[in-house]
Amino acid sequence: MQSNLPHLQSTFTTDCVIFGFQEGELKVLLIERNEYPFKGWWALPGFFVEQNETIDDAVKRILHEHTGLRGIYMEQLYTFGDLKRHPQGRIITVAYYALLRLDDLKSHLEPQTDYAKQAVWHPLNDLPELAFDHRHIIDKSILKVRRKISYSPIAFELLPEKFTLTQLQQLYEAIWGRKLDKRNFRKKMLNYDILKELPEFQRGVSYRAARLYKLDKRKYAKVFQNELTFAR
Amino acid sequence: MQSNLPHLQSTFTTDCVIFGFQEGELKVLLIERNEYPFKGWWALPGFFVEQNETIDDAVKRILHEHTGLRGIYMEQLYTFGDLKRHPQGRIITVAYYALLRLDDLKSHLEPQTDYAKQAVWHPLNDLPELAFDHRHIIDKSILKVRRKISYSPIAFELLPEKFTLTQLQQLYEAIWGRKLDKRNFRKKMLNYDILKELPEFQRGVSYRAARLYKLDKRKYAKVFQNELTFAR
DNA sequence: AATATAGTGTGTATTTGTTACACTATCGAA
DNA sequence: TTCGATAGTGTAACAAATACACACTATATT
Repeated sequence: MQSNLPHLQSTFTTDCVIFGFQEGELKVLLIERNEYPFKGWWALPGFFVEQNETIDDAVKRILHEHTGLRGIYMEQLYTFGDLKRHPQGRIITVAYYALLRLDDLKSHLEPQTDYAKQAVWHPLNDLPELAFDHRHIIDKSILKVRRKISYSPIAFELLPEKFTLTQLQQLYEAIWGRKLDKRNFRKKMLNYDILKELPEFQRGVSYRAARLYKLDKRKYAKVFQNELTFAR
Repeated sequence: MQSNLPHLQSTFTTDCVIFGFQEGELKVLLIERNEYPFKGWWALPGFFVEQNETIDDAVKRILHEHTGLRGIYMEQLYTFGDLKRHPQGRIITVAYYALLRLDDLKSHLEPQTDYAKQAVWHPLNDLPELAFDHRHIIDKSILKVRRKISYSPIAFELLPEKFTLTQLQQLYEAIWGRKLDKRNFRKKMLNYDILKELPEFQRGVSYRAARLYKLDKRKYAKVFQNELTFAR
């Protein structure tokens, strides 16, 4: 980290905690910074917000630059404005989190910006030291997601279109950090009546293949509107 | 509203939705603006964040300037950054909400800043037309408060130190906008075991005086930490 | 003094949700 | 065919939330 950096005029950035779910654990997409300050450090994808774009648009742009994807579920998390959070002056950042359907194709992403050397998925439970206050931002975002999946079916944003109940349960277990009872979990989820049972099963597994389900979007929308207490 | 205002460079403000509870209804503190744009309109208390203060400090300062009070409960709500939300250019605002113990002394506040002609409590259910996107900000904050009192005992921030169970119930009813069953409400609240029954009763009422309670801060802290599901 | 009003204060039955818990079925690989 | 691994299923006990009716107290009005 350098010390004699230019002092920037008051301005603001956005940073995004991108969550993915793979191999039964939650992952966060981090970039290796290619610019000072914190060159070579791991950090959240983020950048300055342009004059003529909304914050939401800036986040969408940054998500696209780092994942090549559009239409990702995202939500504003919190705005951080400590005086010392950025060595080049008071830079406020509006943090977002995003939930991404991870499959094998998206495991290795090539950032489309020179600002990042590489983008790598890191297990949430084993993160490297991070630039700025990014560790703090991640901690806050996992708390928010943990609460939000209790009253809103956002968890499905992290799963492939067709999924097994075991995958769904593992996802809740990963987000909440505790084991759930299989029978009770299934009973409750099926009772919400927002899943559609498919006439298909897992393939290529060396054990009894599990049935696949997908979200019933009509009923999902209804549950989502009411924002009822959804799971606990 | 004027049209040829100077174009401001990118900068940001903070606006605060200050809730109070009086006569069984929720109120919001609005100021009458004394400056362009929107001179003479009702608006949320708010101002530019200075270079050398955190956002939290700016909100505390603005709260003090408009209420003369310090130590008010407040929390960040959301950051609004639409391109057209301010006629003088792209100004991002970090919105907060605050919960204030209202008593007769605080019913009439004298703002300590020329920027506001007066500060007046308005019933949430009967608001005037507001400047900027402030109506939108209020709508969003009431949704947040409505959800938050379900898992956190923030409601007590709006009550005097000693209160009756009926006052507490009226507050929940005002925030949720629906009637609750008296017996069930009392049973549930007392079961949380965070209230201390006082050997005192209401005075000066023309009906049977109700018992006064206050928060048991030790137990309150415990409940608050766990952020359990608190009421529904 | 009688009456109306408004708020306090208590108990019980019903429904709903939560938890605890163990075995059989199926598939692929060896 | 056997083994290892995971899928899939039901019931009972308990806790929590809800619905519901009536008696008591204090004051104001007539």
